[in-house]
Amino acid sequence: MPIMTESKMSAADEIAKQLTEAIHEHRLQPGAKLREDEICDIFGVSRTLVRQALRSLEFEGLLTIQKNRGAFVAKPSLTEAREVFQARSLIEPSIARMAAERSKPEDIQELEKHIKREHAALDQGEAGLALKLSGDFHLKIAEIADQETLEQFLRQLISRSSLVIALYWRRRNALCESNAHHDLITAIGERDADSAEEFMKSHLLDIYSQLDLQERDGGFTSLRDALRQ
Amino acid sequence: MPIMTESKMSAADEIAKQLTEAIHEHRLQPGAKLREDEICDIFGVSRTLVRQALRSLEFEGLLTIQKNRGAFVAKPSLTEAREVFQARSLIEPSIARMAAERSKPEDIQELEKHIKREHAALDQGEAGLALKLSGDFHLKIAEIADQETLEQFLRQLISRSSLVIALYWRRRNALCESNAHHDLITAIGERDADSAEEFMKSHLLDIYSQLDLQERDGGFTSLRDALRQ
DNA sequence: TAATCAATGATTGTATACGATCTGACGCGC
DNA sequence: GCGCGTCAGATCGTATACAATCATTGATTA
Repeated sequence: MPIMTESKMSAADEIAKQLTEAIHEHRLQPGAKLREDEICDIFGVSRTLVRQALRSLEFEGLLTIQKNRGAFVAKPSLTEAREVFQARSLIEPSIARMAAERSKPEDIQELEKHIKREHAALDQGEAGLALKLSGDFHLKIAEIADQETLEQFLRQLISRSSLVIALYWRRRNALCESNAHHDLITAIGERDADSAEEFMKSHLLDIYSQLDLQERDGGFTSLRDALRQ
Repeated sequence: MPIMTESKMSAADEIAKQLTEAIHEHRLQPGAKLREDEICDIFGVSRTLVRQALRSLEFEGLLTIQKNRGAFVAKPSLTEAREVFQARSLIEPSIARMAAERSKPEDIQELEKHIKREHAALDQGEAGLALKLSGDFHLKIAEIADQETLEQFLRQLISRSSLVIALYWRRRNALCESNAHHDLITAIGERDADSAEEFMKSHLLDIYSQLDLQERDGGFTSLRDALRQ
């Protein structure tokens, strides 16, 4: 999504937002096809706007658009999955550090309110929602760090992480049962930059280690995919 | 630009590419207005494609699109300028390290060929071209590091750097006369990861220090801009 | 004279229409 | 029965048309 400092979101951005949420919450699985006409009917707009929305999701890495074939929810490769988490491991600890240095009391309250919603979603078995909220938590930390540029990049990385988790998560239940987020809040609240950085680093490693990123034999779903390029 | 693994660039992407180049080479200054009809005439296509291209440049942070007013080459604020270089300082040293660890002899030849073109452009007084090539040099290192995700992000950062330099560079001549790029090639060629990381870090600091990022009194070009928001 | 308002032209936002390409099924020949 | 070519329907890419919004000019009035 572009940096929407002004000009209320246009209709296209609203569509993009809703599609993004659906993907984040795993209501749309990787590989799912998104037909333009169908989306037009759902939102009651013309293809012009739908196509804008789809293109913007392509930029965010959520969709793959194939010429004359249509838009599909992206299926990150093993390599891309690793890259996403390598990139997060590179920038998020620094973000956590900056957040700790700049946090205000009301920020901490926000974070705690957020973590409660996460737990509520988990308790009610809404795994998709919980996953999305978990991603939002990381973004909130970036907001506190007050680094819009990095925040925007992190948004993309978290989007893709959602796809990676949909594809490569070992145990679909047992999601984020750890109290990593709670530890992070504490460190940030106490303005303990070193701990915040360290907690974030280990939190990401923890998630990464729960992914099944082993090379698989011919994991191609179709000959077509196998021969692309 | 989306990751164009397949499907030859569409016409819209071609337009986006050319506009991007023009901005990178400072043929289009920050704040310049890009009227849709004008671009249509130049490229001989309909507004549909032009609008796609403009939107994609907006995502890359090169343009600002204001509802019902049009597209303008972005003018990064002081804050954004600082953020861009903070972000680069965060990721590029690591990228240089990875490039050093993975470089092959032919990569080094590529880099050296590239640096020659940079010097040639400088010698011929083509400052804009030299600047673009200088950005491409950093991207080539990311290619060698073989990290597509970070490379894509870096592409955006370098795009914005180009705008930052257009706005805040102290001395418009005397660009990159240092031999920082040469030092980087040497370190990467010798697979000396520590040095590569260190050279990149100081190279970025060097550029940053040549920017004039002091707070200025109302540098608004128009009353409208001053009152926005 | 300076300020305000109205109307007009310029420019963008959205929808629709048409042509191109792909997918899948059917039928023909081997 | 199997493979291949061909045709129809579906889907997408691009151009055009119309509606909405904005900016600027010129007239009107205090």
